[in-house]
Amino acid sequence: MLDMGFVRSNLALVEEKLRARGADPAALLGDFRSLDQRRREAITQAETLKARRNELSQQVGALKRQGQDATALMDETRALKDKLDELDKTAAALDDEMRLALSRVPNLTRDEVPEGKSEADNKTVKEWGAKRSFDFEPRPHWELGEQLGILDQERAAKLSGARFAVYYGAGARLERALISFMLDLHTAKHGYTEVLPPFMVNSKSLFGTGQLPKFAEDLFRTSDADAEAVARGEFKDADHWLIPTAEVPVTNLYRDEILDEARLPIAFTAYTPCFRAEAGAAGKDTRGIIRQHQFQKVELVKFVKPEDSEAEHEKLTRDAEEILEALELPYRRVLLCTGDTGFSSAKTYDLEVWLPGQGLYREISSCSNFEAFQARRANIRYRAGGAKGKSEFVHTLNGSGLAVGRTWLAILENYQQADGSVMVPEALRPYMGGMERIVRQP
RNA sequence: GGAGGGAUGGGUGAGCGGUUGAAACCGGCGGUCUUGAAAACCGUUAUAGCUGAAAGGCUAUCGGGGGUUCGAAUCCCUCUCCCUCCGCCA
Repeated sequence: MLDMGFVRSNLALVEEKLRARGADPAALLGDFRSLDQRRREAITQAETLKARRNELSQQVGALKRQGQDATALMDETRALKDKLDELDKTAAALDDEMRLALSRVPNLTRDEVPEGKSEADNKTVKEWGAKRSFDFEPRPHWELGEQLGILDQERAAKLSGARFAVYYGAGARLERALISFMLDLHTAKHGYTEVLPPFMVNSKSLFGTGQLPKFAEDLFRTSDADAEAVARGEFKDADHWLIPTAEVPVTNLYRDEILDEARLPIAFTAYTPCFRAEAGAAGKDTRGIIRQHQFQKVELVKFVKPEDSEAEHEKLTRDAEEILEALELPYRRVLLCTGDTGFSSAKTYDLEVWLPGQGLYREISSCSNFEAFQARRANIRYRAGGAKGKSEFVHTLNGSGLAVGRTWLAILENYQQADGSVMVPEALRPYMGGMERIVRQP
């Protein structure tokens, strides 16, 4: 969420930044100036009357203590009541309207983010690794997986419908090995603390990271979650939604807390399954396991001081890249343009892995700096310089380190052999019980 | 699921419906003293909104929401969470 005072005094800049995203400032902010003014007027009116009421009530108390008659004052105060109720209601309604409007406004992108409309305008800032050359036609992972007997999409569809997968034998083991490998590297080498959060969260948490209220249709919810209430801006602390990413529970760990400056930066890594409705993606990526309703991911989350967030963003992105490098998977780093940057993010790098079976790069990690956008929504602050310092919003960051399912399929496509077997990357062999090659399962 | 108890500032913890935004203690910060430190003593120490050039003023906040009342941390209803006991259970 943007700061109301900031929007008020930088309206032109905010509108320009929203246009750069391809958003319509008028639709998002409406008549911000008018709403802002009406809100403040209503608050001032209501509060003036409240001050009068409080003053009279105190006088009533003083008279009563002296044993004198106070009915005249009591009548006067009672007469204020209807007017006060009305003013209070108006003020509260306008305040709610303002908050809901602001909660639907995306973050402002940083100045170095290239302007553009779609992923076509993203900027490749780095390429790593040599693409393997094959003396045969490399095949896509869905063919390799099915023929090796480690991937079963047909039975998954029977169990759960489209966009689910069943893994067997070395395939299941490979997924588990990747999770352990990633967590071990991030904790031992990059200094992250492993955390295992709940896989269901309440709507308040989803508001905190920015998925609600705007993106409810992308989420799976349970029977106690009320989508209509959420649309009205009511967020409960006792309903249940499936997490679309570990970013949600992990970032919300410190919701409504004030952190000690000395504790920053805080770095967490978490393995969780992720659940996404993929509502707007009908018919997209239907082959293979690129786009699933459930996939596994190892996530990186950081809480940092504002002045450190840019450097921490670079570091976090490097931490994700090192997984790809350790697995010797060619990739490129892409700086997302304004139009492709996510709702809550000020700046995002995507890491795209090379998939020779399909002859294209695919996103395998997305590393974002949210600056204070999430911290303001989730009320995550830190206090600088002991008790004297004023509390300030932290900056939050996160990135995939990595999407496990996509790493799995990248290994199949990059390490495939002419006979359809798949070599196990060296770094992964200890996690696979020493297995060097995945061959057809019985 | 049943019965009971609880939720107060950074922490512990008081609080007859009426100068209680809130005692006291701890912690933090500033100071006195000291060569320095400790101790002792003194002072200070919440958040947000509205208003104001500023100083300041006003409003709200004692888990969330609603109600009673001239007036609510205090009374009533409701929700959430925590604790104890019982039941069920991986």
